[in-house]
Amino acid sequence: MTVAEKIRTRFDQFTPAERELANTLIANYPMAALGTIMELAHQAKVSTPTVMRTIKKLGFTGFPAFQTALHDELKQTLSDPIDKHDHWANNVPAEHILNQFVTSITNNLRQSLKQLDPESFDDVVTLLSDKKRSIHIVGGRITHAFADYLQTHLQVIRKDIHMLPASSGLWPHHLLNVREGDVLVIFDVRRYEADLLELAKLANERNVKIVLFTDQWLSPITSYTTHYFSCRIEAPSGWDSGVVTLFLIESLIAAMEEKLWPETSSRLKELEDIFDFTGRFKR
Amino acid sequence: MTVAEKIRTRFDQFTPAERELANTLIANYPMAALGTIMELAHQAKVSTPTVMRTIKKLGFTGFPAFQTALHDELKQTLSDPIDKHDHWANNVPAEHILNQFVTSITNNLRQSLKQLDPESFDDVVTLLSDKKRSIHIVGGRITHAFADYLQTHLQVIRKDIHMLPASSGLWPHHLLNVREGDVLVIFDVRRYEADLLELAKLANERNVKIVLFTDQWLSPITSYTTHYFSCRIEAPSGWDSGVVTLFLIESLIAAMEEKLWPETSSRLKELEDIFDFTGRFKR
DNA sequence: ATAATTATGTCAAATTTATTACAGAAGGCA
DNA sequence: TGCCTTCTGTAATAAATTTGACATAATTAT
Repeated sequence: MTVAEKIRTRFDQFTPAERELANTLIANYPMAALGTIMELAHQAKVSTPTVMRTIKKLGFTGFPAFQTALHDELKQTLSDPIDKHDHWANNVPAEHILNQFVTSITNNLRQSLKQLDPESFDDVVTLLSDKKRSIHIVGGRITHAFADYLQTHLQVIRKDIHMLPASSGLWPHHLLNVREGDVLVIFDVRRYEADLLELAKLANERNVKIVLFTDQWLSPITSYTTHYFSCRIEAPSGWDSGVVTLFLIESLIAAMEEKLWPETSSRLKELEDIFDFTGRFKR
Repeated sequence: MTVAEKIRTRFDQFTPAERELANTLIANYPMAALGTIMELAHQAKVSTPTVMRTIKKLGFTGFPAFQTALHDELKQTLSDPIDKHDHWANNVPAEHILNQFVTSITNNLRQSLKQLDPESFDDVVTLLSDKKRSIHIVGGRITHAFADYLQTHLQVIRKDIHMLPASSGLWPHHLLNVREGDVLVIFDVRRYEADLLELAKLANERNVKIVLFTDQWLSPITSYTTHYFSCRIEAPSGWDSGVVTLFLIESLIAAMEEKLWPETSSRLKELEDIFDFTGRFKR
C-alpha cells in the first residue's frame, strides 16, 4: 500500500488542518515531502506538529520513517526498465554465472554511457577521421587485444594506422615516426602501466593528440589526454570486464564509417576483391 | 547544468575516494542522494567529510544546498512527460549512433543467451578446466584479438595454454604438439576462413576436442566441434559486433576461475609479486 | 629511502531538524 | 452565553544531521 493510498483511505478521519496538508501532499506527490518537515509544513500552511500528527495517524513512527517510505516508492518508480530482465538466460537459475555477468555488464554499460560526454565522443570521431593525421595505437598487457581489434578495423576504414610494437623498449624509436598533430590512442586500465605513462608524457611533449581508453578510476595518463573514455569494468569475478571498452570501440568505428563512407566503401570493395582473389575466405 | 553534468565534467579533478562517491551517485542517480549525508557516505563506502568536500568541489555551499538542487531536478524530471529512460546516453538524441548501438547490443545479448544451452556452457568450463588437457587457441583475421584476449586471461588461470601463430602456414607444424584429448578453441565468424576449416578438419581427425566461437549463421567448422557458441553479431554499421563474443569469453573465464580457485589464487598472487618486482605497473 | 604533499577518516562542535508539552483558539452543545 | 471538547500553533526540548578541526594514512616527489 503506497503512502498516497494510505492518505486517501483515511482522508475522512482527518481534521481540517490535516486535510489541508493531505491535499498539498497529493497535489504534487511525492515531491512535496522531499525536504524537511518544516518545508512541508510551510508549503501546506500548517504547523510542524500538525504534520507530525498526520504522519502518525498514517501509521508511521515519525517523519524520517515517512520520508523513507516515499523514497522507496520513488526508487521503484524511477528504476530502469532494464533491471526487470532479472535473468536472461533460459532455464538457468539467477545465480548462474551467466546471469550474474549479464547483470554486471548491463550495469556497466548504463553507467558508462551516463558518464560519457557525447560531444567528446563526436570530437574523437572527427579527430580519428581526419586523414591528415596519422593514427598510432598502443595497449597494455590486458588491453593489447583491444588495440589489435581497433587497428584491424581502422585499417579498413582509412590509411596511416600504426600499431606500436608490443615491447615497450621499441616505443621511443617508433615515436620518431609520430609527428605533431598525429593521434595516439592508448588503452590503459588498472593496473596502470608505468611505460605507458612515460610514453604518454613524451607524446604529449611532442604535441601529439592522445585519446585514452581507461576504467572508472582513470589512469594517470588522463592528465595528458585531449579526450578520454572511462569504461566501467566491474565483473563478478577476479578480473575486470572489457565489454564496455569493446562497445565503445565499435561505436567509434561505426561513427567513423558513417562519416567517411565514400572512402570506406571503396576500400571495402577493394578488400573484398583481394579476399576473393586469395581464396582464403569462404563466401 | 544538472548535478550529473557537473559531476561528469569535474570527474577527472576528483580524488579516488571522491570518484568512488561520484560513481555511486551516477550509478543510481538521483536516488542515492535522497537521504542523509551519512546514508550517502555509507552507500559509497566513504566518510561523510569526503561527501562534504566533493559537494563543495561541485560548487554547493553544503549538503542541504546540494540536496535541494537534486530535488529541483527531480521535480522537473517527474513533471516532464518525456520518458528519459528510452535512451541510455545522456543528452543525446535517440538517433545518435551510441543509442543505436546499445539497442543492438542488448538485443544481441538477449537473443544469444536465449539460444545458449547452459549445460553446454558448463561442459566447456569443465573441459577447459581439465588440467590434463592442453589448450590451443586460434583466431581469424578479425577474431584474432579475441583469441589473444582469451589467451591472456587463461594463462593466469592455468598452465598449458598455447596460441597458434598468426600465419596459417605454420599451423600444420604446430599441430604436431597437439595431442589427442587436447582442446582447440577456434574463433571463426563470417567471412569464414578456409584455412581455419582445414585446421579444424585435421584437428578433428586427431581426436582433438574443438570449441568454436562463431556467429548466428554458424561457421562450417561447426560440424567438427564438440561444443560451439553462436554469438549474435548484428550491429548498426557495416561491420559486425564482437561484444557478445567477448561477453561469453569473460563469462567462461569467470566460471573457470570459480572452479579452479585454489590454483588460480596462488597463480594470481605469484603474478602480483612479479609485477611488483618488475615495477612495470603502478599500484 | 626519506621528506613533502595530498588524501581520507575519526571525532567533536555547531547547526539544523524532529518531537513533545502545553496553552490558547475554534467550534459544538446545553 | 458559557462550558466542554477538539483542534492547532508556539515554544522548549531532544535528537539528528551537518560541518569543521585535526591526526593518520597514502601517495608522490626528491
